[in-house]
Formats: sequence, C-alpha cells, structure tokens
Amino acid sequence: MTPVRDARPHVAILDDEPEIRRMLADALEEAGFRTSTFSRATEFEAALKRTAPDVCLVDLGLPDRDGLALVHRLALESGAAIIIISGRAQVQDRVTGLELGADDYIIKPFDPAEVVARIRARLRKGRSDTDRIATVAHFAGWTAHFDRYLLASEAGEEVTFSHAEGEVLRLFLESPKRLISRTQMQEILGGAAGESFDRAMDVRISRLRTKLGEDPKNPRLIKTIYGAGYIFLGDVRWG
Amino acid sequence: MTPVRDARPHVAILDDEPEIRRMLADALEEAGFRTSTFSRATEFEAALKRTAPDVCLVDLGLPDRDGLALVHRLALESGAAIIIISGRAQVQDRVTGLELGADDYIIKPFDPAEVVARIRARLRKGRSDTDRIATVAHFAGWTAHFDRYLLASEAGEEVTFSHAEGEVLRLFLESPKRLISRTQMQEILGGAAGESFDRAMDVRISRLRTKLGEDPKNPRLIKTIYGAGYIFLGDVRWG
DNA sequence: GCGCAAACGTTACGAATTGTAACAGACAGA
DNA sequence: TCTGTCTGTTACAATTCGTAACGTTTGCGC
Repeated sequence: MTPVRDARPHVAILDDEPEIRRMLADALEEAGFRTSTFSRATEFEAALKRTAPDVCLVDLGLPDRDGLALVHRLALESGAAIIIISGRAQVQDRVTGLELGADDYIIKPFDPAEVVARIRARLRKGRSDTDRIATVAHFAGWTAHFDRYLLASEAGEEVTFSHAEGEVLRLFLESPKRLISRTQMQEILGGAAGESFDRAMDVRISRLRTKLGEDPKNPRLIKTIYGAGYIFLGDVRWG
Repeated sequence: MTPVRDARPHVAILDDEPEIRRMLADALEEAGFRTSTFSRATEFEAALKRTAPDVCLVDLGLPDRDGLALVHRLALESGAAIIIISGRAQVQDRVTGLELGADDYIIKPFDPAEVVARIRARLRKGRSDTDRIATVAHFAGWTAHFDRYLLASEAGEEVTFSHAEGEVLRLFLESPKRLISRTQMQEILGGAAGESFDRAMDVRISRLRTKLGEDPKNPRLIKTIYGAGYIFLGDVRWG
C-alpha cells in the first residue's frame, strides 16, 4: 500500500499563485526535497490527514483569507515545521505569525535559495540528536566534556575524570531520572563479571560522587535505591 | 538550601555594540528570559564551557571578524539554538549563515519584538522532553519531594525518607481520605509475602509517622482503622 | 466497670546491602 | 627503571529494612 519510503524530506507547499508554487517546487526538488503543492487550504488539510510532511510552506494571503488560523491548527496538530511566506512585511505580522506557532516567516519577494536554506535549518534541529555522538552534556551547574575527560562547574572549577568514571557518568546522563539497576550497569559497562561480590561499580560511583562534590550523607545527584540500583537526578542537556 | 534553579530560558548575547547588547538584553529580560551579554568572542566561548544557554544571539560583523567560523563551531558543539544578527542583507549572506548551522538570521535594523518572537519559535521546538511523573506533593504544611527523598516543612525543617518509606507515603498521597487495607498495601508494595504476621508494614508506617512528627497518641494524618487498614487524612495537592 | 484476645505500635537487633578508605596490580610515559 | 595514574579488590563502617519481642490499644464479652 504505502509506496516505498522516500528518504528525501517532504515539503508541502500551499500557495494560490501557480508561478510561486512552481518556482518553490522546482527549487526544492533540485535541492533534494520531495514536494507536494496545493492551491487551496481545504485540499491541503485533506492531504495532511493522509501523509505527514516534514515541512509546511504556507503562503498567507490566500483567498480563504484566514491563513493564520490554519497555521495555528497546523502548529498544534502537526509535527511538521511550519514556514509562513507572506507579502505582509510589518513587524507585527511577523510576530503574530511566529506566536501562533510558525517556525519561520519569510517575506515576499524571496529568493528560493534562502527558502531552501531556511528549510534545511529547520530540518537540522529535528534529527541532529542521533547524527553524531554527543560529547558535551550540561547538568546541575556542571558541564561534562567527554572528549576531554573534564568536568567544568559554573564557578569555573575544573575536575578531570577517568575513563571508567566517564562510562558511569555517561550512563547516568543518558538516562536521567530513571532507575538504573546494578545488573544493567554491569551489563552495559563491566561487560563480563556479574559475579555477586563485585564492588567495583560501587567504588566507581563513590569516586564519581566525590568528584561531583556530593555530600556523602545527602547526595543530590546520584541517589541510591536500596536493593534496586541508582538514579540520577538533575536536568540534563546534551550539546 | 538548594539553589533555586532558574526556570527562565537562558539567552546568551554576543554583540560588540553596547547599545544593541543593552537593547536586546532589556527586551529579552522583559519577555521573561535570562540573559548574559558578551562583547568579545573569546569571552563568549569561555562562558560556554561553563554554562549552557538555550539560545545564542550572535552579531556578525564583530571586530574579530570571522563570526561565521564561530557560528559553525557553536552549531557543532552546542545544543543551543543559534540566531545570527547581521547588517549584511544579501541573500547569499543569509544562505551561508544558515548553511553553516545557524537556526535563524535576522537583519539589522531589527525590531526587538521580532527577535523575541523568533527566539520563542526556536525554543518551542526544542523541548519535547520526557514528561516525567509527578514528584512533588503538598499536604498539611509538608512538601514531599519524591525525587530527592525529602520532606520539607513550612517551617523550613527538612527530613529525608528512605525508599521504602517513600513507597508508603506515595501510596497514601495518591489515595487520600480513602481506606487502604493492609492486603492492598502488601500487594502494591511488598509484592510477595502477604502472610498474616507481617509487621513490616506496621514498622514502615511507624517510621513514617515519626518523620511526619505525628503524635503517637493522636495521629492526625495517618489514621489506623482497627481491623481494616489505614486512611490518610489531609488535603493533597500534586505538583 | 473487668478480662481477654486480637490487632496494632514501637523498639532492638541482625542480615543484607551499600559506602569508602586503603591496598595492590596493571599500565603508560619519562 | 621509576613514577604516577587508573582501577579492581579487600576490609570494615554505615545504612536500610525486615523480624522478633514486647508493650499498648481496641473490640467484645461478661
């Protein structure tokens, strides 16, 4: 039923002027996108129910007139990036368009090259996560540089950590606020072992806690769940 | 005790003109953002090692000159949204800026309101984070932080509780003013057992009562219903 | 009221679990 | 080789939490 999945990002174009539709579609196809064009909002919305584009290019100033309402619906219901194209150049128009949920606002007349560049910028953010291995994470006033084995605090303090410590830290930062059992840890990190009296993991954690400046009596970041495992609290942001 | 985490999104501003720095910072602060300003790229990059802004506003045309190289580095290494501000209005400038990793490109002269709207648009997409379980509940002058295993009273007193105690407390707070039978407790908490002479649950409750400062003769929050179970009185508000 | 048995509260203790300092082997670089 | 760092192991301290023991309360009969 479903046609073969096209790896090209899909851009849906809604514009009432055939020339502009064509110009955009050409430029985007040439830039490696898949496009579908629509001249009326009703068609457009009907198509959205069947397929989910990655980006919606919407021209305001359609005959149906209330393009902003459409933008708002799209923003709420669709996961696509929404880019408004409009002839209205007032700052207030741009601000309301963006406030209603648009991700970008391009003013006519526009250069197709810029439209392409802006679409690429939108797509980049969506999936950059898995592209490369993240090496920097921020949490609780700390910044961990895994490539440099370095922890930097907001106060400017710098602490190095070893490879083993980094493994544990990375594991925590990849699954914050979730229980991580000891066995999970052993499997992911230690590889082998799993023997009962393996206190290595405890020692690693102990050393990591020390470097993070945790209060032994009342650790704030790495919590122990007696009989279950550990849990890392603190909001983490990678990048 | 714990430094209050600033929930406002953090915008880092890099611009060599003091007036513009000030104008941007004022507009953003008023719009509810936290700002830091920098006049030189080196300062700016040093600060990024310690802290992670959510958005970087970078003015191209700095004295250091190669602002685009900076943008590219930021795009690769930082998770923040990057917005270029520039006096260069050529389409080609915009395209290269966006291709190098900027998320938006604003041309001078600009209206602060639009900058705010564009920043908001960027932040909107970013945080589709894991909606996490409610971890904080308020009741009878206490605030229970389940993530920190901590009870804080209005008077400022702080008491930690263990995991087992937390399970009981959570059960109570999830069903206040309703009878909870012992067998219900065993099933939900203890998992196994269920044997008749399990004093374990009683002990847990006893310890919890102690931590809540209950009068043994006249418990106000955790009432015992002889022969039936327990009931938690007190108005609970989650969040 | 009284007595009694069951239910419940509390304390003390101990087994299991976890924290951490000290030690020792492995390893890399000078 | 020597030196310093990393990292697992060991030994012992600290914590958690159930169990047992004992004290207290409740409900019910008289």
